[in-house]
Amino acid sequence: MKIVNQKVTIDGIDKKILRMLMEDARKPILEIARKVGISGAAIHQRLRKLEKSKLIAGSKITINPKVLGYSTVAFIGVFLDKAVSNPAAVRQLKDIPEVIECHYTTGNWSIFIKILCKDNEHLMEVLNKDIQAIPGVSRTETFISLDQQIERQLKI
Amino acid sequence: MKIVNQKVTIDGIDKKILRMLMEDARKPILEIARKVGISGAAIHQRLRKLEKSKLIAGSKITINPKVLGYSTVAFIGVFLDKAVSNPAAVRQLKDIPEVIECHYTTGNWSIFIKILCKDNEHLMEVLNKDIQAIPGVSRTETFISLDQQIERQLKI
DNA sequence: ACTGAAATTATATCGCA
DNA sequence: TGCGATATAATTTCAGT
Repeated sequence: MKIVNQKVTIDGIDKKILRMLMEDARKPILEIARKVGISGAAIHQRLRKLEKSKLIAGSKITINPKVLGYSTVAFIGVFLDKAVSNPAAVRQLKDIPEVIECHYTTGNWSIFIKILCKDNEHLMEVLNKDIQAIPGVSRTETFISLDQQIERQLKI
Repeated sequence: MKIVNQKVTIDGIDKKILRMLMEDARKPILEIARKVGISGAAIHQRLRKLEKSKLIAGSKITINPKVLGYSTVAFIGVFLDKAVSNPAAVRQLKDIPEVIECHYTTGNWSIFIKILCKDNEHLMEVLNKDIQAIPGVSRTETFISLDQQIERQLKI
């Protein structure tokens, strides 16, 4: 991962623009312009600056997985044998579509992952068939998310 | 949290539309139309259907926190005293801007949170000053993310 | 469900304050 | 940085298949 080390200064107007687009990435520039009280051209200019600085990394629509029957989120701490290279394990994890996050972490686990499944049965299948099948995975510890109460980005 | 129990069927064209917008929420409808080979009006119609079904929950720009000096992500398992109501603790957590996710989970911890800080010093401050100050928090277990290898949404 | 056409809005890029 | 003006492009709606 590249280290970002740019000096970026954002003012109150930038913050307002960012906050609006963090709520709705498709909000028209002109609507933002009306709300913050400068011209569309100026908003456009600032957005280009924010993109160039990489503070704005991109945009995505948010999918509600429950609508497609995916309602089980779980966190899994993965113990890896010392002999196994972590990157090799990560490569295998990338091939499991249910794995939606993967971190190297401090502490007992080598790798910490978040997975999204239809239900508990599906979760068990992924755990037993896919995760445990990865060479070097000795043990896992699973925590099911019963309910997510907070979900947000950096406070701008 | 409301239970979503709608019968939603999406076809290959819907999938293509969704995949494109999951990569770039601002991709013009007409560009999508050209890529999938149907008219802009038809894409528009499908998008309205997908929004109405709540499969598309919204959109956001993605902020790169590192650009603003936030480079430490940590996961924290929180032990709560039995006497304390979890929702009360969550209410307090909502007031800590560094807390970007919060889940009720099975297992040892009552609550599991993800936090975003500038550095380890900042993390320690949030842990000691903010999290530990919440009534009922008896103990925490912290795992720092050394590097995130996977970050994605449901595979459509 | 999709289309093309038309009306309305938005985006992007100027040169200038 | 910001502005207004302008050209290009996108969105949205609708009647018709």
